[in-house]
Amino acid sequence: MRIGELARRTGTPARLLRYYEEQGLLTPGRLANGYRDYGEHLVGRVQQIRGLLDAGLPTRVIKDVLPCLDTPCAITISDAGPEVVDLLRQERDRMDARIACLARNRDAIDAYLARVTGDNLPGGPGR
DNA sequence: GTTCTGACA
DNA sequence: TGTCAGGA
Repeated sequence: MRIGELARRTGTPARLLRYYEEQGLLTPGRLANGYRDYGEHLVGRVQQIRGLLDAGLPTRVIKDVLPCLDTPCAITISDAGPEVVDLLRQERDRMDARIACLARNRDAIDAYLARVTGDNLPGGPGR
């Protein structure tokens, strides 16, 4: 499929799909006319990339964490060398810090909401 | 109309 | 990331 379809199916702007390729996160083939040609399995990979990006990992780390270049893997870090393992521990710690930060802000917002509206229900469905 | 590369905010 | 240019 061409970039437009992948963009639609992943909800990712074509601009970003080209950027991911530039960063070595995706390696689509090329059509005779020069257009990028994305395989079906890349739909999942793009979602995988967006998820890691959303978790705060930089593209250079994601590149190391996604050795599975063209397989429909979920998050298989099978052949993670000691180098990558160390990188992942570091990212895991950053995530913990981020989660704690988000939790504090969420609680602050809950407190504010409870004061101004009095109708929110902390600890309700979803938590 | 769709995509491409490069560049700038 | 968004957006524009100038082509194919």
